[in-house]
Amino acid sequence: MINVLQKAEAICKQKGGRLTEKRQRVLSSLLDSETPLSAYEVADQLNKKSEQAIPAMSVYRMLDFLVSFELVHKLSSTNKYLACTHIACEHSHQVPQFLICQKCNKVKEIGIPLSLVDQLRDSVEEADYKLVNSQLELECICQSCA
Amino acid sequence: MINVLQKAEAICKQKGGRLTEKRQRVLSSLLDSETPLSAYEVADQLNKKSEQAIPAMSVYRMLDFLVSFELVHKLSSTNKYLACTHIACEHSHQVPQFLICQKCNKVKEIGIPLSLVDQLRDSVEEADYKLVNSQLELECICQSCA
DNA sequence: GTATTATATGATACGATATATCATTTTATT
DNA sequence: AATAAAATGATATATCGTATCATATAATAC
Repeated sequence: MINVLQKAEAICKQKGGRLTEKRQRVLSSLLDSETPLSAYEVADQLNKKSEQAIPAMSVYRMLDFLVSFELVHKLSSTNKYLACTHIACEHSHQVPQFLICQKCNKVKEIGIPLSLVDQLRDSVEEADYKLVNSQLELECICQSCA
Repeated sequence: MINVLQKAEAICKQKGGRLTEKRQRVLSSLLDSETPLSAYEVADQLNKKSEQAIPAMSVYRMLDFLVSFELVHKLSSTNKYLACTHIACEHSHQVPQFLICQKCNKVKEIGIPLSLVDQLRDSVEEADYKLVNSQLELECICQSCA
């Protein structure tokens, strides 16, 4: 886990941003969580441990920062946030897809085959639209809930 | 348009529901709209014409009803509602996919090829999840905005 | 090191969104 | 007409999210 945070800090530095202590705490709280959290839930988490409370409005900004540096993903279907599972990976990141368990809310981040994305793009273009984001959020049931 | 409402009423009756006058007005307001509307926006629409105001909380329930009878779809990414474009069609309905223009918010409802859905399902199962809903909401740009 | 600037965070207010609950009205059934 | 079921209205409340201004912290220049 420490490695992840170190890698995260390196990524920030490289892209010209700063992983401050509070941003780090927000990220950690997501890394610790089994399920995606809303901004307010992150705030509650942090205020529970309460080394020092962080107001929810600040959490929003910190989450925005983390998203813009691709350390955190935002699920638009649920408006919740989850840490990228590939922070410590070396390979370049493709657009993630998310499998969201409807029962336990656990989320698995996968990369679907590129050919599938291409087919999707084709299908969209047949309808005279242009795909601008291939992040998919799929309603699923995980194995342990099934 | 009148045909659509008549067909909608028939669908309700067949499934054991009632398309009341107010539910019909909610549906009409979505049919008239170029873009998906939130519950509050529907309420505003109706209260503007104001034959008789309908409180937003009631609109929520009417939308829920219309969704459960598949006359209306809910976009979970934006929490907005749009009338099903296939109400008056005869063919049995498959799960819809939505192309959402990020600029003008217009939405096109399409059916992507079944083979693609199957591949998606396979990909999900490789990750030990089970796909329970293949409704996709894709961020796009429409032709006139491109 | 201090002053200046830029960035990050705190605090407050507000509006939009959504659910729950109970009261009232309307419709269906007998 | 009486009763039960369904639909709608009304209210309160919780949640979510943005905007704005003030304050604090870090980076930079001098």
